Amino acid sequence: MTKIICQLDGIRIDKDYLSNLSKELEGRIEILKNKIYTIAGADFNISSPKQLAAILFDKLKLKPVKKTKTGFSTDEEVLTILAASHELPAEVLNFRQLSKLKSTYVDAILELANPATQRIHTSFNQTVTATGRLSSSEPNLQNIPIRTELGKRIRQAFVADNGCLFLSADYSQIELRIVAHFSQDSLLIDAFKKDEDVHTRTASEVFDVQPELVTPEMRRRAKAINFGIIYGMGAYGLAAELGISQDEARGYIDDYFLHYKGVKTFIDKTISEAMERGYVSTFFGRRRHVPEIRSGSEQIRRFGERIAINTPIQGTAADIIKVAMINIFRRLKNEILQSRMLLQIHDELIFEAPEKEIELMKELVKNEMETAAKLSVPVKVDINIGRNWGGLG
DNA sequence: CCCTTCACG
DNA sequence: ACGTACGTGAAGGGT
Repeated sequence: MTKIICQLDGIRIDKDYLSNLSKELEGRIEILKNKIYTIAGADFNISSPKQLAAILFDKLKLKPVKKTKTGFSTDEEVLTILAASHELPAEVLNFRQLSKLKSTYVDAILELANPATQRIHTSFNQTVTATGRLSSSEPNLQNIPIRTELGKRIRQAFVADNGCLFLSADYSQIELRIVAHFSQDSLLIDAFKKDEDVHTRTASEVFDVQPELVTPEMRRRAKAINFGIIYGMGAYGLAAELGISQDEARGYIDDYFLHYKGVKTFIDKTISEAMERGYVSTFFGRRRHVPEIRSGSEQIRRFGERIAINTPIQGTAADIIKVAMINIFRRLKNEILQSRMLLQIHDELIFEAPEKEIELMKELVKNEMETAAKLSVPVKVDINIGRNWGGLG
């Protein structure tokens, strides 16, 4: 098996920086542990959901929120709810965040770095996912933290080689653009042709206000609705995501489809085609069989319907970025450039480029990614430059 | 080896 | 009445 080229290149990390971060986290975790033991009035393994549940629901008599297969759940949603009635859950959440990031990212990445080169060589797996995406393992570099401050500090440990900069190129709203293409929905196509903020546009339609009067909260809800479309949402899922009643969520979904009629037709057509043919297809014709959609069990059938909706969207995005990667790789080789393709994170590519190639690469990468597939709406790519992965904005 | 939890797109 | 948003990988606990 030929190794993927970017695996051979690897990505450089700053070992001293990560070691210091590891020590800092070790100290903070130790302090949190003692604080938790004091509040709980007992020592226990905080990392054990079973022992944590015993403390929360037996010893402290807090009210369970939901069950898992094996007992009462202590996941983030549950602890956030419980935090309103006791001081322990919030500290457990803090503990969880620090220990997760330390063990899964900081320490694991230090161990996997090549001692001579300080570079990390992930595997990009091409035959794992059902939708055609790549996956990444040992270590997974497609789920490096970004959403919290600490997460951003971990990203900063990934650094460009001497004389080089990182160039990241990410598709803007690629999956919703694919929905616009498949559905030919006039509102969605209009929004992308005018390069509007698509979540603000959805808020404006669903909540019936001028785009200028869309509040951050309205936009947040519209964004959840747009994601829900891609996932084949139901009212229950949207309600859970937004913390609203199922009736209210149902109202949002109905309003959405009242405005985006083309999207509604697209979803219905996709499902009925999947039932007739037994498979769904991406823009390029790649298929995923969906036997679940003919199941006698309603639950499994619904699952099949969501697969039927999501796969052409997610799969087409995966196809498009792969085409772009192939074309970019060929050009790097043919034009004898020193820039290297290091990472693919589903809708984003990261390159290591000598400083003198940066301007050329901006154009080359943006152009190849935006023209990898001709959709009926523009395909837009944003470029960012930085010395480390955390500083790419 | 399964379960739970949680990191990302 | 029921369970319910798509796709992944990894760590730690517990059997």
